[in-house]
Amino acid sequence: MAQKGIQTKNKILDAAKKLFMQKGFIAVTMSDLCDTTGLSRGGLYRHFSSTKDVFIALLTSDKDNWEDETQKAIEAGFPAIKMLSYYFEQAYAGILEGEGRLSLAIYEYERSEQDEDGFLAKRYSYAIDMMERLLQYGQSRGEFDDFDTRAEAEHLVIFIDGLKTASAAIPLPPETIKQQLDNLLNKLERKQ
Amino acid sequence: MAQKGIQTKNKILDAAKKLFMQKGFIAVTMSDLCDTTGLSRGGLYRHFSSTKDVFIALLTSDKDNWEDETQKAIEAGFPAIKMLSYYFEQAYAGILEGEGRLSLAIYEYERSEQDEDGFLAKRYSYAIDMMERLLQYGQSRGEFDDFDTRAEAEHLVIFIDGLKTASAAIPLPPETIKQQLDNLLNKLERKQ
Amino acid sequence: MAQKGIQTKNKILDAAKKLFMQKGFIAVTMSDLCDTTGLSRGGLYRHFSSTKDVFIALLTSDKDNWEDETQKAIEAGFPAIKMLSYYFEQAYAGILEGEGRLSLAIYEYERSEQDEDGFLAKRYSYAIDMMERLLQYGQSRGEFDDFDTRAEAEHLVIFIDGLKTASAAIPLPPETIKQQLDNLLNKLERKQ
Amino acid sequence: MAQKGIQTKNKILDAAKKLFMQKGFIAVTMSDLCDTTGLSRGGLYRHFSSTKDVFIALLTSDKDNWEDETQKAIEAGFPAIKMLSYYFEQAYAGILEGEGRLSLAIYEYERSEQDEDGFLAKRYSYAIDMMERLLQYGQSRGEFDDFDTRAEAEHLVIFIDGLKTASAAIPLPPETIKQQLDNLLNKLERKQ
DNA sequence: AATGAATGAGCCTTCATTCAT
DNA sequence: TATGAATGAAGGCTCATTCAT
Repeated sequence: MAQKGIQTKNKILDAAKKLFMQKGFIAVTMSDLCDTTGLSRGGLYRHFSSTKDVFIALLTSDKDNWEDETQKAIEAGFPAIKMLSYYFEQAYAGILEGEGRLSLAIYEYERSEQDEDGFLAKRYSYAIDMMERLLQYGQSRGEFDDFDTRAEAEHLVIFIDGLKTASAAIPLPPETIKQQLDNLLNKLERKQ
Repeated sequence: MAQKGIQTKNKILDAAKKLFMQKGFIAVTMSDLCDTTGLSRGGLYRHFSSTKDVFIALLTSDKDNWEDETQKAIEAGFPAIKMLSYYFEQAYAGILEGEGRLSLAIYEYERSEQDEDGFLAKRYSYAIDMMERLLQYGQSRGEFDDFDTRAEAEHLVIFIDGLKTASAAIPLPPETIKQQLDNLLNKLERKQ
Repeated sequence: MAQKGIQTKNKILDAAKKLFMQKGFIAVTMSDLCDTTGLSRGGLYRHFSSTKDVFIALLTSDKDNWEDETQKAIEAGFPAIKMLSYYFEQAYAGILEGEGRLSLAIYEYERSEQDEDGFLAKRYSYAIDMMERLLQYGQSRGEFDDFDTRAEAEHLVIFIDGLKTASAAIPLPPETIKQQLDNLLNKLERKQ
Repeated sequence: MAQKGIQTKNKILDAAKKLFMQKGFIAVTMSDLCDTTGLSRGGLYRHFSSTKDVFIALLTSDKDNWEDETQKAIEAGFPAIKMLSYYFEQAYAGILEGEGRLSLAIYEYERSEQDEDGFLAKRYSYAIDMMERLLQYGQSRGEFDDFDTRAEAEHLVIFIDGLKTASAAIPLPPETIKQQLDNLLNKLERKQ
């Protein structure tokens, strides 16, 4: 029964996520995973043969499909401002949950495994592309002013990421975070 | 003559900076330092007793005294817009030089040495405080609009840091960076 | 039906022979056997409980019954020179097929399992005894000169084994091997 | 003082030789070397980074310079029969000392590290070449009959190696070995 | 101040082997 | 019979750190 194998794999991934958020990528050892999952070394290795393996599985499984949802919402003619607002709420929640810690782990990962997949680069460009599409859509509906959508998309994505990352190391007060995100939204909305 | 000791120490710090920028904090070993400085184990240990030691010395020596300069410039009645512009130029140069890589090393460091000094938090709060003071000064001189200086200072510092960090992993084109920084400046300037 | 069990057993032995010839005794793992036979751990263990088990089964099954044939041929009054010639042909074929590789595996086996059965010693003494009998038979028929049959038998067996072993590691040209074997035969034949 | 390092290195090589003769190549572990030398893991690794490393160092240091000596003796006009006799005595001593065990270790080594240096092949071809030269020299001096020197050289070298190898696993009585070697010599000498 | 040999802890990885299914 | 998940021991390797010189 492959069922059991899958369960174990998920157990490992769960434990791994916590660990990577706590300690980053490099500092997590196979031993840590054994300890937190209760598996023996051999048992662990049956499923993953390195922390890198686990990490990739984690990132790959961890699809946030904001992109898909946004695309559909655009097609459905949803107000851009609502969608953006939702995006910011999600970002807010993610920040509080410590998503930035995982980002830092990815930075470490990419540094230690050069050449590799460029998870971050992909992530960034996807996010920026999608954000630009959303801003253009908002402009086309007259919800937003007539700014440079590319530059603004870059600004938003980088800033929010900076917020996540900063929060990973510095306990920014939630209100500060909230306020920053609100300001972003306000600046985009058509004045008048 | 302690002279020679100081020279050696500086040689080590130089090598260390490169290494930490290349590999982050955790991945740098005393062996690496031996190799790049040409010192033996014993020789290295005479000066620093761990990579942590070296790292702290590096961060501590590495004072950029923008704060002092700014304080003085304010007292001298210098135009705020010029000072900000200079700050952005410095930031631009720093990003291209890969300063973000060092930031990431600091993130790693703080994560691995919990309890510790909170370099990042201090850095952030210093930077934000100083930036706020500068913005207030600019407002008082009528150079800037009448925005919330605290929030704006936070926004600027976090965004620029995000830009640095992102650039450490993703090859953002210099023009993009330039444009982003220019936009920031423009938004602050009094629109007539 | 034990039929299936026997089939599986033979499948394993076939795979094992290839493996042992390729990698020697020690380097072959139960995993290797799983991989090459397509069996699972459990399936394999049902038939053999260690590589040693498999190896012994292999050696034990692998009876070349030259001894029996020779005995019969002697009783039937066959010319000794023909029999020897046939023996050399077999040896030649064996060398080309890499039989020496299996010999080396046996050396490894015996070394790693001290105490044990002395396959090699038995093999040698059987081979030498049989060879001596054959030489005596040849002498009694006047086909061979009047040499010391024991010493000559030892010489032949050891040399041919040396040839096998050497060929396992060094690509001796087939003609060289052929020539060496031919010379042996010639030296035995009665001159005149 | 590099003196100490060299001492330790030699200590390791000595221990290694015994171990490789006892257990072959594959079965020797770095742990074994630690145990028999009394070094810690780290200490051992300072000098050799794998058993392969040690093994190669051993084989490379272990120059038997029969070749050189023979060459000089030829130039000095020494009787071929004496030189050959000396060679056989050496072989005899080597066999009793268990040199064959080391040969088997080399077989293992070459099998496990494919592609590599071909120690055995080199050894063989050197030995055969030198032996042929010696036989030609003996013929030119009228000490030997007029046989095919190449084939005879091959025969001698392979047989003696076979004897070594066989002795590694089978306790051949010393007299048997002696007799075999004596016979070889006798067959070469000019029958009046 | 500096060298480099040595220690020992800790992580990585591979297997033989067992066991529930 | 056969599967494949899991265990635990063994061996490989790397480092921070110490120390005699």
